[in-house]
This record gives sequence, structure tokens and C-alpha cells, in this order.
Amino acid sequence: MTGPTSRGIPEATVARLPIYLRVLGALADAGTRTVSSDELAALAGVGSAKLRRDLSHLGSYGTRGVGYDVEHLAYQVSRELGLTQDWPVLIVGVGNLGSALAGYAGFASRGFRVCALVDADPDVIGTTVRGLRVQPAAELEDVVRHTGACIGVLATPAPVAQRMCDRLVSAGVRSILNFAPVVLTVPADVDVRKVDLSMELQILAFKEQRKTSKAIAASPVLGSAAGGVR
Amino acid sequence: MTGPTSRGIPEATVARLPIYLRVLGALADAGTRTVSSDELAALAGVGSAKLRRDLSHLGSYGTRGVGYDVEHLAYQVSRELGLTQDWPVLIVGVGNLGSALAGYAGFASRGFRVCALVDADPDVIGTTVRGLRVQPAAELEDVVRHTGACIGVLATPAPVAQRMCDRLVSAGVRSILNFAPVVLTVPADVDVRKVDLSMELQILAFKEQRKTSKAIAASPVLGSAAGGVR
DNA sequence: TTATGTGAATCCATTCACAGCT
DNA sequence: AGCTGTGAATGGATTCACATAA
Repeated sequence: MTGPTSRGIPEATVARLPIYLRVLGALADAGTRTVSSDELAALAGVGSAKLRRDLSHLGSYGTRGVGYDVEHLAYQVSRELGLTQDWPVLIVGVGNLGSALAGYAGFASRGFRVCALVDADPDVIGTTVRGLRVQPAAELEDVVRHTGACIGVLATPAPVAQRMCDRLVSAGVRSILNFAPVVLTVPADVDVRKVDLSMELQILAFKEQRKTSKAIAASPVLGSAAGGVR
Repeated sequence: MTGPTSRGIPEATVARLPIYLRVLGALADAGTRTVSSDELAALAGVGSAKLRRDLSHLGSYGTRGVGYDVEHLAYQVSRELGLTQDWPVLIVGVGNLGSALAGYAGFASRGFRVCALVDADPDVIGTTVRGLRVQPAAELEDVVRHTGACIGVLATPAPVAQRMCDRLVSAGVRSILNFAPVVLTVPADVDVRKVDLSMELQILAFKEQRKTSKAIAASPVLGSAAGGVR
């Protein structure tokens, strides 16, 4: 109804579009004009059937017998993700992580513009980080209005994250990227994505543990002692 | 066969265990002895049926009519994730992000011990970051052997990430957390998890875009101009 | 002939609803 | 009476396999 593909791209597909976009960018930089679903899938680390299904949700941008035009597909993916426009981003909390984020090159290259930094610490307020003056957290609402920030990044300590989140929401921010190790409560029309650095490590630890115990079970000597009771 | 629950916890469940663990920790700190699936689910931001299904994969640690013992459940989740042991972590690349990670409190509290930092930049080598001397990337293999590092964290620029990854793998590291914006190629027995900071923002942008266009379509004035062709 | 796009089958995850235990 | 743990139903995502188009 609303668009070319009767709007409704699966969540799982959206989560992979940024990967495809990155690979397409690398291909374009290398001067590649055309790419097949097999090649693109291999570079992105997914199966080719999955890739074709994903792209089919955007429309028919491939050519049978040939493949996809790299430039054109990259543009279509960009547009679908909303990256053809400029997104002003406000970072709340300018500690180690916050200042690393402020300087992260991957943001600027995708249309994300860090437009303001705020912090509550008097020692940090007023200092310049990556060319931006850190503003007082007390004036967060003014900063949002003044910069037109659309997306808020929370890089504060856990105890104040919910409070800062509430203030972002009441100032009109409806998309939040949360690095603080807490589960935020927000109204239904606000989207929160959480990046939890230690969570990722925990999942790795789980898998590493399984690999290690499998290796022990497979060991002729240790295996019988550990698993072979009976 | 191998354990209490015939090994095979769904991927999706494993990804949520760290959330439950965090909430359980907060409850324990607050002195709560017992928690029901409804309460725990609400705090974790999931449905209670999903939570009970998830926990059922670990075993029967609840008491009908009562709920779960906070301490005991936290221990069981910890154990399942492999957090009752110590995981030496090596960070490769000590730029802004790498040094932020080196000081991240969430690591230490979950059994992850940053055991070494390496970098290729002569200006950085030899400096002390978070109490650790930065060692030369040239000696990466020696550092892995000497520290017994199990998990490698890649926080290098994109162009060198694959090379550093290869060297980690050949030195025996089989679990890698990748912050560099590239898709790494590794042997089948190596696990890689990728944290892509701009990817998360891109997904938010996609949703924000949908919200905005929905708002325009719903607007009596702008709606007809934007969407209602024909 | 080659490689896309997609029905159809399959697999996995979520949700419902309630039997069973305390 | 209350809450867990789980069959059964549902819903999404992945994979297969091929009709279709260049």
C-alpha cells in the first residue's frame, strides 16, 4: 500500500542489512560493478538463499543470470535503512566509553552526526571532546531542542541511566541506544536497543565452556574420569 | 546423556541468560530471597512464559506455588554460562575503544579478567593503561602463551583486524569478540561475536524512519501530499 | 546457460493454556 | 490457592529446489 513492497520487512532481515551494506561498500571501493548472491553471501557470512530472501523484501533489484549492481543495491539498502538522511545523535555520559563513541568513525560514514555531548560531572562539563563542548546534563532538554537530536546514546553509569532516559523521552527523543547495564523502561512508542559489552563476552564464555568440556570428554584419558561414570 | 538437561540449550535462550543474571544480581543486592516468574520477567523485559521456558532448559530450579530462590537461580545461571571460572581476556588494539574496554567494570564482575593489552603503534607500546603495560603486537603469540588468554577482543582499525584475528587463532585463541567493522573469516571451531556500534544505530534509524513516515501519513495535511497519490 | 526470486517444506522460537506440585 | 513446568498450537525465519527471466 504505502510503498513498493507493501511495507513489512522482517526484523531479522533488517538486522542483517547493515552487514550487506558494509560489504557492498567494500566491493564498490574495490571497483567491483556486479556481484552474485553467492559471492555477496560468502562475504557477508550468511547462506545465499537467506541473502536472496532478505533482498527480495526490498524489491527486485537483481538481474537474473547476472547478479546485482553493486552501486544500485547499496543505494537501495541505504535508503531502506534511512541512511540517506542525516541523523543528529546526542551522547549522554562522556566517560571512557562515551568519548570513544564520540570519535567513532563508523558513525559519521553512515549519516550519523554526533551533535552534542552532555555529562553530569562538573570536571567534565566545559571540556572539549572531539571538537564538541561537553554541556551540563542539567540542560539536557534544552540541548535536545536546540540541536534537534533524534537519537540518544546512553553511556552513563547504570544508576543514572533510567533517569537520563526518562528525560530524553520527555524531551521528545524516541530512539535510544543504551550502553548502560540496565533494562530501561520506556513508553511503547520509544525504541531502545541495548549494547551490553559483558553480555557478548558471557555468550562467548558459554560456548568456550562447551568446547572445552567436549574436548575433555573426547580425551581418552580425561574423558573416562569426567564423563564415564558407570 | 552428558548432563542434567541432555545438553542443547537454544541459542535464543543463551542470549537472554545474561539479562536474567543481571536482574537476579540486582534482586540479591536488594535482599530479595524469592522471585516469581512474573516478577523476574517484568524486570528483565520479557514475557513470563518465555522466561519459564528459558529456565526450564537449565533444569527445574523453581518451587511451584512459590517461585525461584534468587541466590540459587543466579548460581545456576552463572554456572551454565561458565562464569564460575576465570576467563583471561586479551585486548588487541588500545585506541579509544580498546582502553575504554580495558576499564569496563562489567567485565571484572563476571569473571572476565583483562590479562593483557597489545597494540602496533610504537607511541602506545610501553604506556600503562588501567594498570597494564601495553605490549607490542609483534609479540602477540608470546603474550597469548604467557598469559593463557582464552578470549581475544579485537578493537583495532578495520584493515588490520583480519590479520590480528588470524594470529590470535594460530596462537590458540578460539573465542573472539570483534569490534572492528569487518566480517572475519575463521576456522569452524572458532567462535566470533561481533559488536557493531554503527549497526545498532542503523537499525534504530530504520525504525525511526518508519515512525516518522507513519506520523506524516497520519497527518491530515502532510499525509495527502506525501502518500496519497491516486 | 546462468543466477534471481519465490512457492513449499522445514526448523526454531514464542505463546497459550493447563496439568501437576507445594 | 498459587506458581511452575510443559504439551500443544501458533507464528517466523531458514532452507530447499525450481520455475522464471535475461
